[in-house]
Amino acid sequence: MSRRERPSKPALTRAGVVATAAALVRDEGAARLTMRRLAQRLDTGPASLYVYVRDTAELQAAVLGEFLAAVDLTPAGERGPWDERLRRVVGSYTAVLREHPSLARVAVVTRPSGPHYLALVETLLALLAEGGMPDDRAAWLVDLLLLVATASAAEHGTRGEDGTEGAADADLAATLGAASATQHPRVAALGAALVSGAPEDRERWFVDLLLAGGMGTPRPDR
Amino acid sequence: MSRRERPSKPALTRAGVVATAAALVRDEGAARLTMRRLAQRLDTGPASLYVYVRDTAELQAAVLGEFLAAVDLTPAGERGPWDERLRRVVGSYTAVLREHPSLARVAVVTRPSGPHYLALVETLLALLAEGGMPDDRAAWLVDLLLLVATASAAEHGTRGEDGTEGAADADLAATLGAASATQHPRVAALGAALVSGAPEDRERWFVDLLLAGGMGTPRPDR
DNA sequence: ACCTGAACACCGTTCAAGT
DNA sequence: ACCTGAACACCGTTCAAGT
Repeated sequence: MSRRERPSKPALTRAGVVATAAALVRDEGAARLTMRRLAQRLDTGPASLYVYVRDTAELQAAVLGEFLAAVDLTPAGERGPWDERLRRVVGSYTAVLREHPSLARVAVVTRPSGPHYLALVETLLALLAEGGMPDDRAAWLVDLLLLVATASAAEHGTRGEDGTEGAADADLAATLGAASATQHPRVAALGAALVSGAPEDRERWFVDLLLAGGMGTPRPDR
Repeated sequence: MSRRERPSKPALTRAGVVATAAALVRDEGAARLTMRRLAQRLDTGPASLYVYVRDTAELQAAVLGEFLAAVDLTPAGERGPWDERLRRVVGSYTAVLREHPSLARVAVVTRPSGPHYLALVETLLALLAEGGMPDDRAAWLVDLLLLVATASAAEHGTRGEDGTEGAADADLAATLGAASATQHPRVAALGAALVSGAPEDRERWFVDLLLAGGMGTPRPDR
């Protein structure tokens, strides 16, 4: 009864393009999200995609926005102290980015678009308000929280996903090892401490510090 | 007397390759730093570069390391309170990255290599020690300071340099504008505040906050 | 031993031409 | 009006072959 038995080319829509792009990232990693490969998945030519997205950057932002749907905005069902809930929301955000390191790298430069990003910001603002933080300061602090979470995920995500494994880690270790005790005594002494700790512990400490500092640091007047 | 009048192909060395790469970035921006374009400048084929650098990532890290020479590690000639000097060093670092936004984006993912990076870390560690911060905490705080400075420069550097001007800004404004007062009341109310402030003010507040928080947030035991 | 020409396997984006 | 084939102008990296 349908017009075709196997409609091999369902009509393209922006939503469909973005959804397929997200699937591509899920299957093969963000490094493989290219216009040409996406077009291939959609059984068309790359030129056709430009009807739905402006360029690659906009496409990446849209996919990023899609992935943010997985962030848990109501951990522990809204119970518990506000700061603990905030830590969990931020933790959920970084967990999502950590699963897709190449996307985290995109997120550092390109802000995600779409309703999920808005909902995340809204949730963080509400939690800070609950903690009694003045609005203008909360705005900047949310920015800083997301900046740190994103950059941290991007940095630690350099290993894995693609074949780049621990190359960057080895380089850093070599750089630190090159620190002579006479020229750079503190780096030499702290070499291990600089890279020590599980990423999760480090990130939790970062957030603790941001909250503690945020509570005590008013915005400059004018 | 020399073997040739105009030795059009001086022998390649790693140092020479990196120096030419740095010049290329200075002249045309980091986006134009490609193996092929660099090879062209050196009057050779791209394959030859692989004798001196492992891959593009390593080349970028080396150039980044070179640029760090411009960071002022002894502002105000070592006078004044430690925290004010630290703020200036971090400010000098971000100023360098802000001049080359595409490099800042590289720095988020790839840690710079070379002696200048080591000297920067050493200086920051020394300043924090002067401020009485325990060593292990100082190590993590330096990491966080550089993370924030780098990511912040990378983010604000999305405009300019290449033709990408305010496209990202416009997108963000559109996203914030889409926040309905009923669904996302806080985002709607704070829309302006979220993006307000000169990057420099914002960054200074970030550093203030990091120092304040760092002083009061011990590392987790274990 | 050291270097590299040429090839392989890709890219993003545009635009004239088709339906 | 909507869509796209084909072209333009690029990429990183490898490796067989040359000196």
